[in-house]
Amino acid sequence: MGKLQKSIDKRNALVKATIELVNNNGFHATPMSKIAKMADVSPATIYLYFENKQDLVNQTYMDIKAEYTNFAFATHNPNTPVKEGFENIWKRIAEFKLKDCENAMFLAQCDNTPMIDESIRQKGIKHLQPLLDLWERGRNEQVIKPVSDYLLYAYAINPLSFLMISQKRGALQLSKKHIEEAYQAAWDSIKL
Amino acid sequence: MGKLQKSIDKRNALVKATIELVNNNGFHATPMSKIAKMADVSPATIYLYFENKQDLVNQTYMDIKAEYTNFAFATHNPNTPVKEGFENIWKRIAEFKLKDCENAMFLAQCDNTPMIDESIRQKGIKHLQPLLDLWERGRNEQVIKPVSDYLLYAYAINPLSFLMISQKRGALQLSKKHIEEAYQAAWDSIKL
Amino acid sequence: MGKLQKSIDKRNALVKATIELVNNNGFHATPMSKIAKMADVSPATIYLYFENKQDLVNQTYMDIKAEYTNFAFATHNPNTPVKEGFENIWKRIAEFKLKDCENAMFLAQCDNTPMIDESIRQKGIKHLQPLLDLWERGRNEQVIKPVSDYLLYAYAINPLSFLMISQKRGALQLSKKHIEEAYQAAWDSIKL
Amino acid sequence: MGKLQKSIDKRNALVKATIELVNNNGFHATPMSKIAKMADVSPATIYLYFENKQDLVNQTYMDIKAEYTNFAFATHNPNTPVKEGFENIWKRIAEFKLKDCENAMFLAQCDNTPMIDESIRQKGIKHLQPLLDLWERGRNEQVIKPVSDYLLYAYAINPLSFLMISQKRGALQLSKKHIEEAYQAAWDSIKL
DNA sequence: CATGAATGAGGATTCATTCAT
DNA sequence: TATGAATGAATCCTCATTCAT
Repeated sequence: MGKLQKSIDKRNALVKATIELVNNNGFHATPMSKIAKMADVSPATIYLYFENKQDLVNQTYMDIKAEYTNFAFATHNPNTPVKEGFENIWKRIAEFKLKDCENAMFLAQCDNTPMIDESIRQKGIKHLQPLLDLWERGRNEQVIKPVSDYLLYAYAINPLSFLMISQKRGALQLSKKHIEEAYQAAWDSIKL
Repeated sequence: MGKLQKSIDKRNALVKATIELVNNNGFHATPMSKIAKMADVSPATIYLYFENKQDLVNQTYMDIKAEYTNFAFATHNPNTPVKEGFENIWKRIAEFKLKDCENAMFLAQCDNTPMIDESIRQKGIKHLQPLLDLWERGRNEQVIKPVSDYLLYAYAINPLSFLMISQKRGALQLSKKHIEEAYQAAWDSIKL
Repeated sequence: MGKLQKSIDKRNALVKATIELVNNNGFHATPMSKIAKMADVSPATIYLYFENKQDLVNQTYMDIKAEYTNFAFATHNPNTPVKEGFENIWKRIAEFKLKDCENAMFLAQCDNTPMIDESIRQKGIKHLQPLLDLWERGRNEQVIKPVSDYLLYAYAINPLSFLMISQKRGALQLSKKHIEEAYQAAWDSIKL
Repeated sequence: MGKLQKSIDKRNALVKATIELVNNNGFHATPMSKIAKMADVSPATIYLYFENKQDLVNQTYMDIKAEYTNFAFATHNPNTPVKEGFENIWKRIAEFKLKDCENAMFLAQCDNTPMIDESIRQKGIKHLQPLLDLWERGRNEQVIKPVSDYLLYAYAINPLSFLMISQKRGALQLSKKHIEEAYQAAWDSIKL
């Protein structure tokens, strides 16, 4: 099919470079020139693929967020029992966060700083719908505590970010056993 | 009376301005000039109180961290039963994070970005010792799960940051009842 | 034609502006912004050609030093008799210093202040080798006093800098006759 | 006689600090605050003794220039024969420049840069009158070449500055023998 | 006379973005 | 499409000088 107008490879290289550099230095301490250099393109080329720096980060965020939720729900079956469904999703998320650490770090940084546009963050939340649906079912079936999604997320999912960051900083090394313990804590905190 | 000494008021105003501006814009998007303006001093004056921008943020972090843990453990009695002791500390922390929201936001941003020097962060961790001691006791008494401090922190304490940020963003409003639910989730996740 | 390469013209304009401004105001009283303005480029452009201000001055020094010694030794023949060889070199140097006054002023300022890096100055000294070789031969042939190169330089060459500066300051106007007198003094001071 | 309004000690300490710092860093790289610190006074105190930075350096220059010429001519007798008189003055100057190196360095820096006001420099020249008188006599008695004072100074006196700076930079160590050689070169260059 | 605090003006440098090719 | 050069606008920080005490 001839030559693609724009090279998806270059776009990917730029997104990848952005993740790595922002992870290590933060958004504002990451110059476009460095991103370009790491992606092996000219600074001017970035503007062929992205409107500006903010757009580059926004898109990077959305890319990863999609990848994250895709992975999380890839094996999810809306018909399985709540507990089983939750364990499956939780472990997929854990796998993503701990194995695909760079990406997860980036999301964590985005979610805890005024780095990306609020509207973009809102969009990202929608991807979680399958999990919210599961919880709704769980509450109805009186398997899960009758509390808000925020609370469930705060206790069941968010702690993984903390563990992931701690591991990245070398504070601890998460073994299979730790993951199992973490899952237990997650489930204990939300189960009825 | 007072004008021959470096004014603690000015230092405090600078720290306060730093917190507010960094919360809203992030470290690198917060110019020294704006901090100065908000604190109602000349930019040059900042350098009488702090070595440079990094030092300003480091010191701000340590200030708040100390305030945070002081508040958290102010009413702590090392001899109370583990469950009671934990509930007390947890609720103090919750009170701090939700009432003293600006400060808590700042800490969250520091803890999730490469914003402050790692050595400073390390120092900040030490302040948590009373909580770690309590957990150690809880594990010995088989009241708390025999898992690492990181795991306990991730599930018992860290979710509060998520809830606090969500509230700050207007996503939810935490009532007394929510706090109680959150406490229950926290305790459920770590209790044996 | 040419706009895809860093322009040697711009570099030269920057070097030239540096010389003029530093001559008149000294290193630290010469802002980069003024250099840029005089060279008709943006301040940021300087940093495409030079690492920083110090590098700009260092390179300017080396440029001129090379030009200076190239000119001085351009007509030098290592086989001519010592006296004749010296007279030739001396007069070339005199010509350079008095006609190419701006450059010579710059060198003088560099050599009498802590303005350029010592390592750069050291490099500059090496260019004088042909003159030192001549003197070595002169000493061997007992035409020149058996004293150190420093002494010979101090008396035979350096006075030209003083005369050049004095002329630049308008204290005197050096005619052909003065040059001849100066040459005589130079030779008298070092000949055996 | 009671308390002097201003302490001459403080003024001297300031002048001394100025010399040392300007020698090592240059005029513009020497902040008033550092001068104050080295002189062990407050920055504000400098302004009790000097109008501003320029005035401080100007006065420092004049102080040293006076000290220099006082020393040079202290043992000078206008009636001694020219050659003897010159040797005496030359050796006093050499002694000053090589032993009182800091001061001489400062003068050299002033004389080769746009550091001090031209009017001040002019004043400093007048102090050399006894030497100029001696040369005038020497020319009349046909002991000294019939050339301008500038030329005589350039060859007879100025080389000492070069040697002094070279020694300060560690390039050479001037022994008694070197001084004698230098004197000989100086005399050879100007004698008839 | 002496000071430490305070500051406005200025300087080196960086960087997101544009433009000519 | 792709680029390297170019830049104006910012940003951190310094410093001569002043001022209240």
